[in-house]
Amino acid sequence: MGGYGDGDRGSSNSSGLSFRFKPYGYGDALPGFCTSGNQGNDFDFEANILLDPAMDFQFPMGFSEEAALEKCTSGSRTDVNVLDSMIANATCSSDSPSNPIYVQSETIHEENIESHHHLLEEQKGTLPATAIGRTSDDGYNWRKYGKKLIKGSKHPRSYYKCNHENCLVKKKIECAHDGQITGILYKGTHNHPQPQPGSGAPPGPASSLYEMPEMGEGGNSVKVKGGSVQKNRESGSKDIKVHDGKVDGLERTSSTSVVTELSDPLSAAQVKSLGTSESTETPELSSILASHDDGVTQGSSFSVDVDDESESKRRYPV
DNA sequence: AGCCTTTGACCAGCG
DNA sequence: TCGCTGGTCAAAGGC
Repeated sequence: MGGYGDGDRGSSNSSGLSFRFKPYGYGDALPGFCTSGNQGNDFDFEANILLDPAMDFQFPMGFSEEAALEKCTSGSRTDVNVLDSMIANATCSSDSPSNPIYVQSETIHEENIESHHHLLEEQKGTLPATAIGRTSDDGYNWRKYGKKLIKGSKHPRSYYKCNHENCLVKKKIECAHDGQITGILYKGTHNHPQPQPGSGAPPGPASSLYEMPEMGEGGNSVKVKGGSVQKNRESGSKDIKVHDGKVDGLERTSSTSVVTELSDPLSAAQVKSLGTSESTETPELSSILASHDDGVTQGSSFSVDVDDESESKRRYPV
């Protein structure tokens, strides 16, 4: 590619990696994501992961959720939809093509929240550490079908599709040149169960996290590694609430936070979020937040600050 | 031999 | 209406 990000990789300094995810307007509606792409069953939801530079977020090697939580809590950011969790090893494509780290978020109804919590807890407890399987961090098989350098973004965005025959789920991952994932967007929901470990997909945490029998109907359950995501779909408003750490729009857990936006009018669509495989164990990047407050990241734009250090501290799956 | 990744080009949507 | 950006498809190469 010439023009894309490749060149960037080498030249960009990690020191100032601030990338902005501004493709869609969080506050309003996602133009592209919403309705269209799915073929009926799926609704589109997006999960954006970003690191906010503004936040004094540092990703220490031993970054643990707790630690993250503390940090989060201390920083009081309101208006932020955060999803915590996910991003485990932030290694991007080049290294692990099939294992893009991603975060999955789904829309959930408040009713399901409880369930989410439940799941979360379970997940937390069962999160294997190795999560990342070959197939995918979430347990699904993804195929990379495109890569593009987004304007305004220092990092190229990779497009992945679920390998499943009938599954139209797609996800976009932005990775920094150092391999850190700066943003992840999920579109659609899997209409099939995750590949079983024995099938080739590692049962890793990802799988555990994402076990969704089927999302199909009405069940908006969100499972996030460590947290559940709740979306508020009020008149068009899309607020995501993370319950894991307890983010109700204001607090973020810490690590990579993922923001998912559902633009699907189908509100009923269920969403499922998956945590990354690593979940708690791999604290790599984790902090994402969409802060609306300053207007800086108005929902749509996220700033991510990736430190090289974090990268070096980052541990790769394997 | 098969599958996946990478790259370039094309198309669509939005400003 | 034109331009720009994002997203997707298709082809080729590599593993």
